[in-house]
Amino acid sequence: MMNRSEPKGPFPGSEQTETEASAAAGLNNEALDSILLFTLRKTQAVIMQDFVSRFDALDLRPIQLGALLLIRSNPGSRQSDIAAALGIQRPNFVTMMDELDRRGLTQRTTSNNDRRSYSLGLTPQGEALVNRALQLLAEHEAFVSSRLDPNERRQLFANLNRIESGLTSGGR
Amino acid sequence: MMNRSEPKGPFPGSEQTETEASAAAGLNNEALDSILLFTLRKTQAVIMQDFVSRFDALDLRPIQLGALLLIRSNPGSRQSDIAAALGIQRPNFVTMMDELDRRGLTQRTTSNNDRRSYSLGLTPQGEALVNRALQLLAEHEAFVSSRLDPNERRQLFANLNRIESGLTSGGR
DNA sequence: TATTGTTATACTCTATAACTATA
DNA sequence: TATAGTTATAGAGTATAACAATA
Repeated sequence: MMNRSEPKGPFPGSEQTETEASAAAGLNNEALDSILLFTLRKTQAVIMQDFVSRFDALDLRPIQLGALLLIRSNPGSRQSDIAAALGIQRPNFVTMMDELDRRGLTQRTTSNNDRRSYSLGLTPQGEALVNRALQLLAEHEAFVSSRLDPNERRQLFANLNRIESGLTSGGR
Repeated sequence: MMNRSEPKGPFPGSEQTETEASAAAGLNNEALDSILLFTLRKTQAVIMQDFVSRFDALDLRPIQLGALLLIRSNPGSRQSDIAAALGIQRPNFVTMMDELDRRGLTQRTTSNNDRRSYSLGLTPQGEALVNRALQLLAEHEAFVSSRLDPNERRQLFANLNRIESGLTSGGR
């Protein structure tokens, strides 16, 4: 098993795999490659690229698909709840819902209990689109993870979730 | 060793740790939590929050610090090279350099070989700022990684780099 | 009083086309 | 012709304040 060297950067864990971008111009990237935020940025960028190119056909951006999936799994939720779960501001989610509504993918029905809020749901067309999206999503996810074995993939999710829950609960 | 359950989501690796955001409103997040892009988004968001609050004192955003670090490690580089290494467009990097210059942190000296391009460098004030920043950065990185042992941290970087280099070289 | 959805708005980030000066 | 830096610009993404309706 090659390609797994010892850490060299200022912080432990920065295997100097020589990132593509850095290798390109032959720049020394140690300082950045040992910082999680920068490494996440780069990884996210390439994943995003694959996502966007795959979902171009369905005219769905990541956050839109995220909303549709959340609404599907949580029918009857309020806009505030979905927005919070997506990590976006309520005002910005309104605009998004306007468009999903306009495209006939979602429904806002006024709640019976609390007439201030909506009960969100997918229309049949929304369901149909999500079903097509799930196929694409599986392909995307498989492609993105193709260099990881199942165990490595599990490790990756576990480590990311550990960081996230640590910083969220802990505050600072 | 608790808190490490078996995968339940549609894709392997999605340990249902019940993310903070999802747990908040009690939403079912399986569909999103098993997608790397969404998990990366959330993790990056909390890390970014910590970064921004720490570097507020130095008035440095992540990308600005990234530029300063790259220039320091690669003095004499051209703007195009640094921009490419940062993963941002050349026009946008110009604006950034304008501000770093204005703040007296960087220098653009016209190259001798090729009079179209600049040789970038840090001013003494830039060096001083970066030195202070490195201290903060170490604290940030330690805090962010505090829930990971050195080996888990190494795994995390290795897995992220594997994905990135896989998608970059492979194309699609 | 507090909350839901909304409007307006502003600021950052990102991407592209087109110019200039050099090569 | 091609490249480095630049300008202008447009589109996303993100954040906040303030309002109406409802609780």
